[in-house]
Amino acid sequence: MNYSRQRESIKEYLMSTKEHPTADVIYQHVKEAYPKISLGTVYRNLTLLVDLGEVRKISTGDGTEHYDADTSAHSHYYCRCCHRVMDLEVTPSVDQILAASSAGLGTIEIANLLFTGVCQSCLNEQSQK
Amino acid sequence: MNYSRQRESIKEYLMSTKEHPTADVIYQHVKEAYPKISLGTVYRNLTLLVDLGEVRKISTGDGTEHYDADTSAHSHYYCRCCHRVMDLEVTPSVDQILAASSAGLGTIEIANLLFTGVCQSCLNEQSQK
DNA sequence: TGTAAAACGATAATTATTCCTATTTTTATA
DNA sequence: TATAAAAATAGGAATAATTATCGTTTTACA
Repeated sequence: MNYSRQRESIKEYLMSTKEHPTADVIYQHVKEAYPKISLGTVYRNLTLLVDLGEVRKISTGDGTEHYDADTSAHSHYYCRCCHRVMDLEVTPSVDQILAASSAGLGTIEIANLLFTGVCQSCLNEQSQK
Repeated sequence: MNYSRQRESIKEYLMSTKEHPTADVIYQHVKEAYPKISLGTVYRNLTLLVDLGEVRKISTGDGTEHYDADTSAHSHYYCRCCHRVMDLEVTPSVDQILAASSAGLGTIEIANLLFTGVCQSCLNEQSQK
């Protein structure tokens, strides 16, 4: 993989913000430094960075993906009203968090824990090759 | 809200499966009983059912939403290889689950806990009206 | 510096989802 | 049961997010 200033700029912007921006928001910002950058380049590099593990993709179900350069273990709170994604300290107990919805965050209507990986049956198929 | 056989059929199918199907998969199935049903009807009813809290929407980031009629507290495991979503017992400790990736599930590369609700600043704005 | 591989910009294409409208179904009630 | 208003539908057009294509530009390195 070769260096690219556009990719560097995307990463830099993502590391500088806590806003969990969408591809389009990232595009608008990076455009200030690279006015000719195309949205396709933003998408291509985001996919790359996610695959490299340098960026996390956050799927809220609001119709567009959010991105986060903070790859440390932490969770998120999504407001279905303003569509913002906020950071949460990782809290040990799911039940505790559910009970603690009065902690000043807002209401908690849905708590969803999603694990992503490669399942046993896919691992088996892959090892057969 | 009025009764509709199409909506009933969608709910029935969702309750009968543990596959966490996408709108299109649901459409293909319900079409067997209602050959003239349209995809728009499936989407409209899924949105309705989610808003009523009778169905959960699961966003995996694979480009399309998954749906689940099991609204009991539970988590999911998503295989980025076969794109299937599997049920997980709710486990009290996130760290425990992370450590337990050898439990026969497969690999766990990402664990993301997402809370959805209405945040404090949106609640404040709403109460001003 | 020259060249091959990688990345880019512009834009077309694709896919998931929502919107629109005339028609049909449902429900309440006479 | 007939009827009329409200709600839902089918079909298709429209939209929005994302991916693919392809000729041009950058990057790496001999």
